[in-house]
Amino acid sequence: MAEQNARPGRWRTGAESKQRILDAARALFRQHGYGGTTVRAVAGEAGVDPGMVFYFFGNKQGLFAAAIEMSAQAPPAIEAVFAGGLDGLGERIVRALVENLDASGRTPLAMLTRADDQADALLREYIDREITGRLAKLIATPDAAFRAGMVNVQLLGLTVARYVVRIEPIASAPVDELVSRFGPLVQCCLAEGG
Amino acid sequence: MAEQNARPGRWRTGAESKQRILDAARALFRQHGYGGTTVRAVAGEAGVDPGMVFYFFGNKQGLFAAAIEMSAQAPPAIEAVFAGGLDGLGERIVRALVENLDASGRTPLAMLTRADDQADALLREYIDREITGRLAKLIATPDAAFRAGMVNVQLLGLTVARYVVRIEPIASAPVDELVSRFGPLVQCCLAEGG
DNA sequence: CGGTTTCTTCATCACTGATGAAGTTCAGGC
DNA sequence: GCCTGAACTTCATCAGTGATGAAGAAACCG
Repeated sequence: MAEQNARPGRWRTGAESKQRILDAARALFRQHGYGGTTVRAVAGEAGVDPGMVFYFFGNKQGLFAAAIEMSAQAPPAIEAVFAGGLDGLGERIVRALVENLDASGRTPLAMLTRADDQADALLREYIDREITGRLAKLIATPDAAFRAGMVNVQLLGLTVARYVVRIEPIASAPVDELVSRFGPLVQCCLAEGG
Repeated sequence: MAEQNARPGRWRTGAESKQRILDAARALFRQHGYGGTTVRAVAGEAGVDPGMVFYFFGNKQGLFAAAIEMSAQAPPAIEAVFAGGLDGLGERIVRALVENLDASGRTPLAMLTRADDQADALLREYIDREITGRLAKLIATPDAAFRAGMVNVQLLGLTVARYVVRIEPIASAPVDELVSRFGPLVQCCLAEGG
């Protein structure tokens, strides 16, 4: 018999296992959502004992929170969108959102709307920090906060309709059509009317 | 000792138990969402054996679907909103949505965005039947379907932002402000620009 | 009355998230 | 070079979950 190779001990550096778990978690959460993903499945995919997931992340929530940590790749793209100033910002926001989400399947943003109360806090904080804050600075009117909120409604609605509930014809519309339709709408939230 | 009153048998008419279960389910689903509500909790709240829930509704999904059966009180209100014609329809839709949802806490519509893939199908079907269909009839332009989709995005975004993720200042804005802000936006989806 | 349907309970299943003990390896101090 | 404590890994185990199926008790029908 071959030696029993499933015995406890220190095999890899912790960071490596942690990374494997995170990768597996991201893939499974994206594919099956929060409720449809089991810690055991994540562990299996990562080639790791389920207990280890809890050792590193405490509980399923912690794993989820770590898996969707967005601060990594989002900021540069967001920065670029807002750098161009208020002119044509609506189109740029919509294009950035849709292209980014199209490219990565069901992304964190879409996944979050599927989680639970605690995940809401994360999403709320994220939106506040990355979107509302920057928008409020660009809009000069006294109702800047409300206008920023309206933009968030557009973005949230678009995301949920296209990626979560998949309402037609929004779900299968080409990017350009969404941009040309919703861009002006967002722009309108930013400046005109109201 | 009192006689053992927890023995099997036919005690109430089935309809009564079914109703108790449905009431309990609605309350708990609304309060804790889909994942946070257990069949056992529903059964306990209804004073009923967990097995009975499955006897009547097959599985948790079936219970959920039955609990959010919307066809009951929604149609009359919806009918009234659309009866007034295209003029000022935006404001009427927004007002109806927000007032209805404010009155009933987290309603089915808000709960649905928290469920899972199968619940998506219900929501999609509901929106298609109750909203998109009627809208498409009122809008005369060839892009009626897309415009209806845009309205759905508004409604969905508003619902998620105010009731699910609770983004400020949308979450605590008074009804009238939402109506005066989003009404024209919806109206714009219906007719102008694009 | 007997037989059937309808409602109800219970025992039980596989599986889930989670905990804690014990074992194994490694890095640093002596 | 060994020792020690920390980091990492496995395992046994727990309560609770959704779900199934058998069997019992009332109600209904003939």
